[in-house]
Amino acid sequence: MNQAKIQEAFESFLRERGLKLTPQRMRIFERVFATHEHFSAEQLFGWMREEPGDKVSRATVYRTIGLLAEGRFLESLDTGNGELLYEHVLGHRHHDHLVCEDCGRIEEFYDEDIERIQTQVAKSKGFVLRHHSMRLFGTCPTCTKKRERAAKGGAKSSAGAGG
Amino acid sequence: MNQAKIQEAFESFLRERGLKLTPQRMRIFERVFATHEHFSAEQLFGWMREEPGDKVSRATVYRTIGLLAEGRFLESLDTGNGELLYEHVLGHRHHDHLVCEDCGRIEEFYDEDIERIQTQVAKSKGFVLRHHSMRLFGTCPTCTKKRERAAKGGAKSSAGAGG
DNA sequence: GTCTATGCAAATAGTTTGCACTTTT
DNA sequence: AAAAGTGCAAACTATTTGCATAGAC
Repeated sequence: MNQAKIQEAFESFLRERGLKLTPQRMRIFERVFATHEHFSAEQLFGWMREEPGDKVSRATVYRTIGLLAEGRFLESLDTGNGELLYEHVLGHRHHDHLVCEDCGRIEEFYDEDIERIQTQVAKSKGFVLRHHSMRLFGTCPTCTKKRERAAKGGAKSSAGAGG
Repeated sequence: MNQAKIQEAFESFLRERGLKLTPQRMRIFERVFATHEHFSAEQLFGWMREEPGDKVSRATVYRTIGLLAEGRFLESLDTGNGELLYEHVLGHRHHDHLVCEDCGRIEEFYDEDIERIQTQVAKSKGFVLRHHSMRLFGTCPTCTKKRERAAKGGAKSSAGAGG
């Protein structure tokens, strides 16, 4: 699905609900779909200030994010730090996240077996499963190497190797 | 593991770190382990005000929760609403959560296969897995029935069946 | 007696809201 | 012209922090 198609979907969404197609909404929408990263509301607001285009206030950023989430154009994921991160949905297959606790790097993954078992588990408890949020926390390859090096290097000197 | 044993564990934890065994900490600790529900910091603070015992301030509630989480006596789970919920850990095997989006009911579950696959997935990405958070969202049996009843009852009127 | 914990209230971070004005439809 | 959207700043919610005093060790 390309940018144009996605944009149409957004426009339909707005029309269906009697909402207006403002430059701010379009700009936010485009920016969100131009990113393949996870971002926070504050980050998105930062882009709006720094990058050229119509002015967009913080309030509008938040309001539009809410709108996009409602329309399932955006999905939110909890960092657990009181800040929500978002990522766009269309053109993205459902996936879950693997988070490095050392550097914050986020990898996406999808596992059919887990998805299937989740549905079974829900059913076994009598629940109708609608969606889920799964995050695995650990240490990424790069940081694992760093840790190993630190453990070796730091072993003989008393000063920490950290920075 | 009973209350006395758990309390000892907490006391050891404090001693090891040179922390003091205050009435506030004991009261909070006891209260946390007396609950088998998930609770928020604000809720816990509410209990401290309402129930008899030494006075505990909001700040101390937050500070102690932080301490308990650090010592892995408490585990936090994100509601995604900017509020963290907690639950005590000792005497609880690790588990994940199934949340009813209609009534807020939370069920716990544990699935060995999912746990195993999660480790595999992390490994396949080169990550060392340390812990995870998984929540399944859906509709519980009671609310599913309610929805079905509502759908039938509302079927002949022009109003939508909602959803 | 020392060093940490507590309580308070002010500070912070992220997000939401009321209101006057602007824009889309 | 009507209805909705925007920007601004103040309000709110959850949580953290500085500081003087109280309490555990």
